[in-house]
Amino acid sequence: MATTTDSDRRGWTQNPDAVKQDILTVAVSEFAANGLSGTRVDTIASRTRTSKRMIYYYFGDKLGLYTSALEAAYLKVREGEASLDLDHLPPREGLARLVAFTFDHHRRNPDFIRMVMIENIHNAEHLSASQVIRDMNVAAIEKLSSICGRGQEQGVFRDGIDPLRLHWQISAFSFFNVSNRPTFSAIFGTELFEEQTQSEMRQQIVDAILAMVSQPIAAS
Amino acid sequence: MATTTDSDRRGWTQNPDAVKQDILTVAVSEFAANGLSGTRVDTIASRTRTSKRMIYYYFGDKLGLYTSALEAAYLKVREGEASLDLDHLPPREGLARLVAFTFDHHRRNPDFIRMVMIENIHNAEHLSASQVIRDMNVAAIEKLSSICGRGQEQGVFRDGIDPLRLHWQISAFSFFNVSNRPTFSAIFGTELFEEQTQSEMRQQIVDAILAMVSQPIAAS
DNA sequence: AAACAAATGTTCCAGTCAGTACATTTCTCT
DNA sequence: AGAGAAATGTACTGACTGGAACATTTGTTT
Repeated sequence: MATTTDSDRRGWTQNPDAVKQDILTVAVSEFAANGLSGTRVDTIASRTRTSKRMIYYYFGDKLGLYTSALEAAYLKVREGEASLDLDHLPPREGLARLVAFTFDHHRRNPDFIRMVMIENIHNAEHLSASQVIRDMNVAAIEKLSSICGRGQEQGVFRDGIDPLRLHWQISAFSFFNVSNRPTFSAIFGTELFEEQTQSEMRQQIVDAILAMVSQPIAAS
Repeated sequence: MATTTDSDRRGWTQNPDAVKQDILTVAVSEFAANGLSGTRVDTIASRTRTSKRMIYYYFGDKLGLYTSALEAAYLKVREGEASLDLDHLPPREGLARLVAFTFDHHRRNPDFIRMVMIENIHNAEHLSASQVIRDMNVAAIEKLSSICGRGQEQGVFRDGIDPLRLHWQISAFSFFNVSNRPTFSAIFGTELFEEQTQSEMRQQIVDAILAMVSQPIAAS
């Protein structure tokens, strides 16, 4: 009964969800690697256990697939963030933990970063169409807001911190570190991206962010 | 003698350099807008005062044109930076000026930013091939090195500052601010990018960078 | 002025690729 | 069991697009 010569084609079993997931996984990887117009539907299909036919069956057209891939990439990353529970930590440590985590998490998810880069090249027009993604992100900021609130209550953070700006700053470092690594290495060499250096930079960034939210030292 | 009906075609005057420049300007704009594979050579040609024929004549193929466009984009931006003379300022002010300038300069040159984003998507493989670009950038860091050196001599900066890391940090803020604006606005709205807010953020970044290079306050 | 080189105009093609047509198989419901 | 729906296989096409072929004009040099 297991005499399938080469591919398990005859008398196959259907599994629509697995097929969709298979396509999506490959799609994220391909779109992240080659961009929207650089990606070939045929290439995606060939890396799949299914066929081009099914891509069009489930996702309509290339853009539909791209949009779904974008959502899948966001979903995966935001899920990873959800595991982080900071409410039991004092504000400064919580924030430090969050920044360090974000830095590492971005490094671990280069495909996500690349999808966002590509979306930015396209002026976020596909992302704008996705309510799902907006919701996820707004939720992501609430974690930060909560820390800020507690920090201000306890007087360890200065007043007037805007969680959105803080998020922007944390993202700037963490994102740029991955997104611009190729050009940066090409120009200045790879030292900045060696494990040891990255680790130091992460600490530097944590410190910088903490300094920004701290009560200002009396000006000199 | 000026009876050209519609286009000045008959008895035209040659001007190779102008033609090349014309093509390059359009090419930067198109590649920045659409990426490498998203850009159509025919579209570039149509926006030019010349023809597709000349693109291939001068630049060989699409990749050759892209590489030249990339160099042109870098050249233009680095030229803009060259106008900045900071040697007559005390280190802290010089650095503050440099950071603020970089922030603004990136905002003024979105096409350059987009070209770099695109290069990063392509893992900087075309940039790596261009010695010209490497040279320009290494030169750009020397300005920063000089400020750091003076600051450390005078004791207003802490020891062990790495100009490259500093450059990385300044770039991270300034670059991200432009590169990720579309997705950021799409998700969180446009408040961060209004003139007033941008101005405040620039100041915040200047302060953050200055804090990073300053003599550490005795730890609490 | 003639001969050669540089620059440009016009037209077409061959490969690529998103998307479709048509046929078949598996699943579900009664 | 059988009928309708869902899922999948196979082969094809029409438009797009990078690039080339071929012809002509302008500039330069002696």
